[in-house]
Formats: sequence, structure tokens, C-alpha cells
Amino acid sequence: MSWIILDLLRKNPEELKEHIRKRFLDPSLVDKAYQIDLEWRKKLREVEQLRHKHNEISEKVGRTKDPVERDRLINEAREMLNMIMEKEKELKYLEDEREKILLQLPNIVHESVPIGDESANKPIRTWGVAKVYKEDLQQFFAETREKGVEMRYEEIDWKPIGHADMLEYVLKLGNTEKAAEVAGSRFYYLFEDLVWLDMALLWFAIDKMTQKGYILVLPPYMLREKIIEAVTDYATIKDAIYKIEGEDLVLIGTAEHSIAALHANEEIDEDRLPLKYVGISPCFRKEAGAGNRDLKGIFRVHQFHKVEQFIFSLPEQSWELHEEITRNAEELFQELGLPYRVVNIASGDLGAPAAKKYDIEVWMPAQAKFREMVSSSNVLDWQSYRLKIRFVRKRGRVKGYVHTLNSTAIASTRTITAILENYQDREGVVEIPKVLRKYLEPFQKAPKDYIHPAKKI
RNA sequence: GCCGGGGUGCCCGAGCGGUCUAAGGGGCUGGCCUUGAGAGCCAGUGGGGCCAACCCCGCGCGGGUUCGAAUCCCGCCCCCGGCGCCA
Repeated sequence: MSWIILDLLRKNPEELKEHIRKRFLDPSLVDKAYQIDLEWRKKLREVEQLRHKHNEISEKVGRTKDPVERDRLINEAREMLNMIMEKEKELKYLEDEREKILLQLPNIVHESVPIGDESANKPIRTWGVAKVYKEDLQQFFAETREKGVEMRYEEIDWKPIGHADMLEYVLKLGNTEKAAEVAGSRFYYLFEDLVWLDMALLWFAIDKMTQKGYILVLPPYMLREKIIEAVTDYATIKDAIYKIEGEDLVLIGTAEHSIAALHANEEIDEDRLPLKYVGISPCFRKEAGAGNRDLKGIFRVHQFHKVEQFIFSLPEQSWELHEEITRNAEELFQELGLPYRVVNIASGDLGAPAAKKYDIEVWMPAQAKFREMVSSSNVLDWQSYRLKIRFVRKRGRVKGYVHTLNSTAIASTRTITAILENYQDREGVVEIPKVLRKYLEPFQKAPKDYIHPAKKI
């Protein structure tokens, strides 16, 4: 019953350092953690011995009838109390320091993760036929062939219009300028067909995932700050989280966090695992670290809808399940007909919670780039240790921390940008992926086959 | 938001200042028994000190009073009932 990182810290700190180095973080953190854990254990033993003696005296008081002897014992106990209090103060300090340092440690890095910064991100497979404008072929090859993976493509002799211009000026179904005026940049108004599309994408993902047996959940959109701290790292908190003024609540950046918290402080019998959930929620993100990237359009925004996969599993299941949730997401994009590559994210580009992460990146013909649509991570016991989520084995009632995994199924606005760029023709008409049709069919005013450019007035 | 009741181990439930610091039951796990199942019997079943012995901590969370707190006091969170307010 122990946390992978703490176990490694005590048994093999050098190996733990290797994991930190792979992320290009300072491995001296491990030395600090090791040292303070050692001191803490030593101090704990001291305090416990003193408390033991004190308990013995207190118990004797209860049994002693003679008032003189009784007073003597009470005084003795009282004196000990001062010493204990002092030692406890030292212990508390060490405990806090230890906790602070342990919680700073990022997850270990799986051996299959490429080592390096983001330039080492490794495409591992592709699907579909990318539409590549003739002048963008070099860029396309640089992102496929030259990174060791082949992808089919169709050369086109016209340059598609970028998604931002599509929605704002061609289709005229988005207004980010007005949204910026009243809410700020990275907000948007979407209208009509794009709203239907947003909804249809969510229904599509929910429909597919529930058919695979995932439990549908609509989680809290706000959480206590303590919970957020447990499920993610400082960088994410700082750059991504909106706080509610005057309340101990923050808006979620992803349903991942709410669903992770669903079993906080619980023990789960092993035969209930894996527990597979598919959640739907809005996501609120500050994008504070994004700088000027993707300021136009709706690729990187402060709010969007997302259908999320989340699994609680036994340790021995998690790597297989990581492949499963990645394949699930791939299936969705295959059915949507959006050409993509799967990228094994390099050690230096991993978030602290993830031991391994795949991104699914769709080819965007107007930008001549692959852009992230899905992020699929195996978090091992990094979150469950903090949230105290354990499994119980029948045999011997052995306990351990569950593993958690998460992956996007569909993020609405990003997927819309991918459809706008991949499904437009020369005239600016956007075809709606066939698979979405059944989710639009029930509604009279919803578009069924195409979204047309706004009529010129 | 106000008033009242309440939060005990995987679950139910007793204990309401000290005679093991959690009785008793259920469930679960292991063992014995049995051809097998069942019943029965025995043991284990909160966290930590790397393990054992042993010890410390633990009765929603955090403080306090006391030689000693599940038990008394304060603050917070949550649940139930009633009243109020409201999309």
C-alpha cells in the first residue's frame, strides 16, 4: 500500500532523480525530499516514544486511588507535556515541509516516452488523407515523413480559409469582436448552425462512449480549491483556473477534475474496477500562459464544452486502458473523417500529473499544421494518492492507490475549427460530417448536410 | 438564510471524561470441517513508524479545555426535518 513516488524515494532515490531529469526539472528536489522524509521519520519516532510514556502515566492516574500519589503523577504528566509540545512543533514543521516537497514531485515517466523537449514529440501513427495545399507540402512532410511517420495526402491547388475567418467573415456565424468588447478576448458568440454543430458533436461523443459501457456523468462545474490542488499541478492552477470571489470555489478547467474527485477518500473493491466514466461539462480556462497564441477564432478560448473519458483502474490495468481511451478518441475522429496523427508527447512537454501522454492532432489545411484535439494521459497513482482513492483486493484485503486515466473524447470548439478547415470547398461551403447527421435530424432548423457562406448583401 | 436533530471502522450500530482509547452485529478475506455447497467453528479486516515485535495516531474537518476527550467548548463542512427566500 504505497505511493509509487514515495516508494521510489525511499528505496531508490537515484532512479527517481532520473525521472525528474527526463523532465528537465531540478533533481535536487529529490535530495531535499529524501532528506526531509528521513528527518521526519526520526522525529516521528521521538515524539511517539514521548507520547507513549505520557500515556502510561495518564493511565496510571486513572487507576490510582491514593490522592498524594495521584497528584504526583499528574504533575509528572504535566511536565512531560511541555517537552512533547516542543517536539510536536518540530515534527509539525517537518511534516509540512515534507508534504510541500513531496507534492511538488511530478509523476514518474514511462519508459516508452521520448526524452526531450517538445521538439522530441514523436508521431507514432496517422489516419486519413490530409488535404495539403501545394505550397504547404514541405511543412506537411516536415511534420510526418521527417518525423518518422507516413501519412496519406491529397494535394490541392487552392488554399482553404482559416477557421477564424470562416466563422467570422465567410459563414458569419461567430462574433468574437463583440464578445471581446463585452467579456474579453478569447470569448465568442456562436450562432445558428455552429451552435447546432457544437451540440451535435457532444451528442455524438456521448452516444458512442455510452455504447462502449462508459457511465455518463454530469459533474460539478465548480470545485473547492483543495480538490483542484490535488488533481493538478501548480503551473496549471496558475495559468488556467478561475476563482469565485468570496467563496472557496473555482471553475473547472475540465470535467477530468470533477470526475477524479468523485471517489475521493473512498475504498473501491477490486471487482468494481475499472470504473469507466464519460463526463460532459463546460470548461473554463484562463489561458494565462498562452500569450498571443491563437488569439483569433475559437481554437484557444476561455470556455468550451467537452466530453471527457475518465477511468479509475487497478495498477496492472492502466497501461492497457491508456491505449483503450486513446483508441476510443481516435475512433471518434475517424468517424468524423478528420485526418490526424497520434503523438507520443516527450518527457519535457508532459504535465506533472502524467506518466505518459498521447495527443491526437488533426491536420489543419489552412494553417498547414497539426493541431491538438485530444489529450490522453495515464496519471498512475499521482492523483489518487492526493485524493486518497484506494482499491481493496479481496485476497487478504490488501489496499493500494488506484490508477487514474483521462482523455478528451470531443472538445467542441476545437473540433469545430477542424471541421471548418477540413470540410470546406472552394466556394466556402462546409460539409457536415455524415456521422453527425442523426444528431441534427430531430431539429427542424438544424443544418443537415452543409453550412453555407452568408449571402452577400 | 434561520431554528432543531445528526455525522463513529467496508456497512449497521453502542459508547457521551479514565476500569484495553470503539461493545455488538453484518459483510468481506483466510483457515478448519465437508465429496462439493451450506451451516458451524477459529482468525483477520482504519492510518502511520520501510518489515516484525512493539508503539503512535484515529470516532466529519480544524482548533481549544484536561494528567486523560468519540465523550466538554469554539469555528467550519456535510446530511436529515421545519420555516423563509428564489431561477
